[in-house]
Amino acid sequence: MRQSTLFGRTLREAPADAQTRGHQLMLRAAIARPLASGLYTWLPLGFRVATKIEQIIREEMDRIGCQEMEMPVLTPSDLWKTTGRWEALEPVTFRTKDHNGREFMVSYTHEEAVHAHASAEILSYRQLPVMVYHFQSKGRDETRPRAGLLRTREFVMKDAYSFDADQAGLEKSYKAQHGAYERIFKRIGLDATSVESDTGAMGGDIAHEFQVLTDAGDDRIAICSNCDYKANLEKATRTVPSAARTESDAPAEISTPGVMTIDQLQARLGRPADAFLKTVLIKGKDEIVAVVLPGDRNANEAKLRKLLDVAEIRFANDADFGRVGGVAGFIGPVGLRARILVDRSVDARPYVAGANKKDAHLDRVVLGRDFDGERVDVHDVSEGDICPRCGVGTLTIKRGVEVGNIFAYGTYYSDKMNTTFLAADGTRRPFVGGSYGIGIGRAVQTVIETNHDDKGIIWPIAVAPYQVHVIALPSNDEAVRTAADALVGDLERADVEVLYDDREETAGVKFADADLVGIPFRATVSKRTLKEDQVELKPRSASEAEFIPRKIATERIAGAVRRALA
RNA sequence: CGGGGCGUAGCGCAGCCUGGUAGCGCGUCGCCUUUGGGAGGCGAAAGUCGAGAGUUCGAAUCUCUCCGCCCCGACCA
Repeated sequence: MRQSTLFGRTLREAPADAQTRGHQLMLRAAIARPLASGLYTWLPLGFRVATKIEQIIREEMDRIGCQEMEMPVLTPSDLWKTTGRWEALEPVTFRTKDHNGREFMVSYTHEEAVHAHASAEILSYRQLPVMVYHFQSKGRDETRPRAGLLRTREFVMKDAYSFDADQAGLEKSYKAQHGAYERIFKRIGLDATSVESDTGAMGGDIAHEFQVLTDAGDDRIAICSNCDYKANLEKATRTVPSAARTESDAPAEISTPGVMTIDQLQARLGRPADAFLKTVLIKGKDEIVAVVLPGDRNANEAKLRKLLDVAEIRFANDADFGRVGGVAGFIGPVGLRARILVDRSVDARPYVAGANKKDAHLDRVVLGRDFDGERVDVHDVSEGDICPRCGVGTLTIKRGVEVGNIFAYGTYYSDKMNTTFLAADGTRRPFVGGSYGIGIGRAVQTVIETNHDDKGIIWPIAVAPYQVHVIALPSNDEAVRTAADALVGDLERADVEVLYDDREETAGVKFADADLVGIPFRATVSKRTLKEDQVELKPRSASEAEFIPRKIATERIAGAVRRALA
C-alpha cells in the first residue's frame, strides 16, 4: 500500500477532547474517526486491525466447534416482548418502524433471535450440544459514550451462543469458550484476566469478564495479593475480621444537635468512622428498605440492585422517612418500621447509631440485641481488605477494560420463550444456554492503550495493520525510489504486508509517522543505505537498527516477520 | 438521567470580563531551496465566531432558548 494514496491522514496533535492515551493515538494514527457521539468510522488502517482480530476470533471459535452464522441488525419487537426486554431495554436501545408501523429494534444483543432459531432448527436432544456465533453490529444508546472506541453506541460484537441439554453440558460449553477466550486474547496481544462478574438482572450462576488492567478502563477490579481471586467490584467480597463479642449496657441516648453525617459524628464524638452505623433508606420494589453498614463502608449499588431486583437504586424521599419512623440525618435501625438489611461487615459490638429522633443518636447499639435484620453482603470492598478466598492476602483495586464476557444463563431465555427440544425420555426440555461476547472496536483500542510508548502505537504483529513499513528517503531521488519500489515488490511477493511511505516528506515527518502508526518493522531505503548497498531494519519496539545487504534484505525481513508471527 | 466543562479556519488555541477592522501556531495550496527525526524562504487560500431570538447605532463579546461535544457518576463488549 502506497502511503501517498492512503485514505486517512495522521494528526500531529490530538483533538482536545481525546482523553486517554489510546483514544489520542487511535485518532492521531488514523485508525478511526468519530461521526457523532459514540459512532465511529473505521479508516483503512483501523479496519485492517479489526479484520485481523475478527479472523483470530473466527479461528478460535471454529476450533471449539462453534459455527459462524449471521443474524440481522434489525429484529422485530414481538421477539423482544416474549422476554420482557422490549420494555426493559427501552431506555438504552434504538428503535424504528417500517412503513406498515411494525416495530423493530437495532439489536442490543441477539439472545432472543438465536433462541428463536434454535427452537426451529433443533428438535431433538440428538442435535445437542450446539454452539453458534456471528459478528454483528449492536446498537446501544449509551447515555455516555466514552474514550473513543472504548464505549460506543454502535459496535461490532462477536457473540456466541451455546445450547445444551442440561447443566453439565452447559458447563462443558462454557469451559470450551473460556479456553477459546484465553487463546484469543493472548493471540491478539491483550493481557486479559478472567474475573468473576455479577450476573446482572438475568440471574444465572456463572459469569466471567475478561478484563485488561489499564487506567483507561472504567471497571474496578479487586485482586488478591496471595491467591488467584479476582472479582469485579460489583461482586467482590472480603473476609470480615471477626470481632470479639463485648458486653455492654443498654443503649443510651446522646444529644447530637445538627450532627447529621458520619464525618460530623467523628468530629463531634472523637471516635473513628467504624464506631458508627450508617443507615441508608432506599426504595425497594414496593417497600422501603433500610441498609445498615459500618460508618466507614459504602453501599455497593450493583449488589443492592441485584438483591432488591430493581433496575436502579433510588433513595427514599421525605414521605418515606416519615412512613418508617425515621428522621433524615438521625436515622438508625433501632425501632425502624422498614425491611432492614444488615451488611455482614456489621459485627457484634456496640455502635453509635441514629435515634430516629431529631438531634439525637443512640450509644451502645448492638446487633441481635437492640435491632435485627437480614444479613446481606452489600458493601464495597476497599484497598487492603482481606481476600475472601484465601483469607491471607490483601485486596488491591485496579481499573480494567472489559474486552469480553462469558455468561452461563441456563434456561432464562428458554423458559420465557418456551424454546424446548425433545429429550431422550420423551419429555420436552428447555435449552440450557450461555452467551459469549467480545467487542471488536473496544479490543482494538485496548490493544493501543496497553501497547504504546510516548511516540506512538506499538502493534503486536498479529493484529498490526501492516507488517513492514518501508520508508524511502527521499522518495524523489531516482535511485532511492527504484530501490524502494523493488524492495516493496519483493516483500509483497513473499506475502509480507507492506505499507510504503512514498510521500515527499522530510525524514523527520516520515520517521515520526512511522513511530506513531506503529507498524512492527520499519525498513528504510535511503541515499545513505544505498551507498553501502544496504537496507536498514528496525523493529518498532527496539531502539537499535540493523543494516542488511540489499541482496538478502527481502529474505531476511520476510524471515523476521515469520518468526515474529510464530 | 444527575453534576461539571467546552463550542472562534482542517487541528491546537487567543480574543469575550470592559461591545467598535476576527487573530496566532501548526497544517493546506503555488514556486524555490532542502532531505536520517515533525526543515527554510517567498506568496496564497481558508472562518454562517454551534444555531435562533433579544438588548444595542453596533454583538464572537451582554441576555434567553435550543443544538452539539467532552469529563465525573450510574449502565455495558
